[in-house]
Amino acid sequence: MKGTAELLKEHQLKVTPQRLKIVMMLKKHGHINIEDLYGEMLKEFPSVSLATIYKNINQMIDNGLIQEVKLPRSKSVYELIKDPHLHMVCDKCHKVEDVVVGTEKIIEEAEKLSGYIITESFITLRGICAECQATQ
Amino acid sequence: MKGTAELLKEHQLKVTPQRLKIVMMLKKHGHINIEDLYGEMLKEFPSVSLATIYKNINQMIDNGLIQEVKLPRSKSVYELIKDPHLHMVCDKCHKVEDVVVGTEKIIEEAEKLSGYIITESFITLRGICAECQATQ
DNA sequence: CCTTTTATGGAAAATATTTTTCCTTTAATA
DNA sequence: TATTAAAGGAAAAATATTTTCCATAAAAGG
Repeated sequence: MKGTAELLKEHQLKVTPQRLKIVMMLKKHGHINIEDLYGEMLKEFPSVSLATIYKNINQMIDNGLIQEVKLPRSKSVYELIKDPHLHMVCDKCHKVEDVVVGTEKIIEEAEKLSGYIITESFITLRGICAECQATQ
Repeated sequence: MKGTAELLKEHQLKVTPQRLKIVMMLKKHGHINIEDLYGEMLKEFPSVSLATIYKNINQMIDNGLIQEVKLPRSKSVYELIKDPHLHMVCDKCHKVEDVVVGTEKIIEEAEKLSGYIITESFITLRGICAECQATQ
């Protein structure tokens, strides 16, 4: 996995302790919402401000390092930008997972039917994850 | 198209002038955000409150009449619940359109890969609509 | 290294969004 | 109609996000 400081530099973001922590949290959790991110940050930076969280998240989005994932029935989470994938949300344990699925066919069909030129797709699936099915 | 008052009654919602207007707006526009809906409502009900808009939207969601559509880079819109479909958002004119595309294959593949039992899918595609391609 | 430049972090205030409360009015129904 | 339960609106409260301002820290050049 790429160095955290390098990631920031590649995206024209100054390397600061707060930003390093944010990116490390994203790497660790994969998906995290503002509230949880703030909670984690407070552990290491007891005086960190929510404004810092918001400002950094927005800059990281603007600079193409991360993206917001809007989820049905819950708060947005943020993730490092990587290869295209879709999101699975478990209705029981509320975890969010990535799945890499070919989306070419559905996009092709949608382009044909709508006349749009499609540049990006956002796919989220709700359901019950394997673990929660077992713990039923 | 089904009568507006009937739609409300079928979903256990009292028929009020404000609710009729909300549903008529949804029928007319297909997709509308809170701000625009409030603006439209004000034309007919100059003293309508944003609280009324929010309370009604939430009740309509709870009663299965409408659903929220969370969109990338913009505010959520609301729509009457109908057959499954995906959403196309134009990056130029920002309109939102429905497209009915078979999603079985992608869902089946995601279930296989993830082990989830999927109950619902949310698909939004960004791009440029046919009209905006022409007006280029 | 040390200095200069520029951006960042944090506190507080401002703004925006959504929900709740409380009371009057209205819709449903008998 | 009279009764009951729910809805609408005003205002306040709660929540979420952004902005401002200034001291501080990171980057870059000497």
